[in-house]
Amino acid sequence: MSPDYDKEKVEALEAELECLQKENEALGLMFETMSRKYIMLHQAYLRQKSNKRQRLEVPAAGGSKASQVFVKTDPRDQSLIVQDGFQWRKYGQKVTKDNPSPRAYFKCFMAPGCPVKKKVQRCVEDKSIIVATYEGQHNHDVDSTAAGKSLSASCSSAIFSGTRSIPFPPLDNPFRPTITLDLTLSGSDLQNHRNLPSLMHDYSTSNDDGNNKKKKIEDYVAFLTKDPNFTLALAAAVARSIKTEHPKPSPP
DNA sequence: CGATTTTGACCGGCGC
DNA sequence: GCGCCGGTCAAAATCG
Repeated sequence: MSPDYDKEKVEALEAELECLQKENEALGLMFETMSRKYIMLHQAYLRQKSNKRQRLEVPAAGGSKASQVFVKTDPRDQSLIVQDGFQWRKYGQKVTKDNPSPRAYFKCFMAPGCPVKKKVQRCVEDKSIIVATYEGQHNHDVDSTAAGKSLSASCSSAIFSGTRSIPFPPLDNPFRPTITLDLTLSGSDLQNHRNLPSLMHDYSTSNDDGNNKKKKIEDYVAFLTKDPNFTLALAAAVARSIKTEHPKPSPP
């Protein structure tokens, strides 16, 4: 072990450390932005829920359920396409009063008679976020190849499911939707992602006001993990990825 | 030329 | 009862 070798090694490690710190800082900022957006959307959702149509909260016979999925997209992309593994046919578009962005109406036509509909509209607060509202239950299985493609080819990522109730019970239900719970944030390199707690620890200790930020992040994580809908969506996403890795052979 | 999307018209529910 | 608004229909337009 020569001193030169050690020095070189130390320099390399320092460079790597600096690189990681910058990366952590950027990811931390993105995480904070995302958490703000989530809180904003959650509050808007709660406001709407409490202000409008309270009588509709009485569940219909058979339980008509709706779930919302928030999808982060490229703001330049004006299309209202949410790749979720199902085939949808657009049957209408409307501009609603509370949102200048048009709302598109889709029906599932993967199977004849499938009653599922979805409404897709850009978030009024952040036009890079698409809100997809699903209604009904599919009477057929999801097209796993399309779902797989949608995960790899789409530049969008569903950041969370703001569900009042998820119409497709996760894991054991073959009719569940492809709710992609992607907390990695669009545009970031998958290879660069370490596990979140250590990432947050590095980030929080590398800043002067680290304690404050750390507390914010911990609060947010606690908030998310307490939300049963988040847990359900997370479980669905994990199940989805397992299914994609080990696809069951399709019948001839 | 068939499939799909667009878009204006129509319908029904809800609040005033 | 009337008007507003969201959701759906269906003819026209567009696409492959």
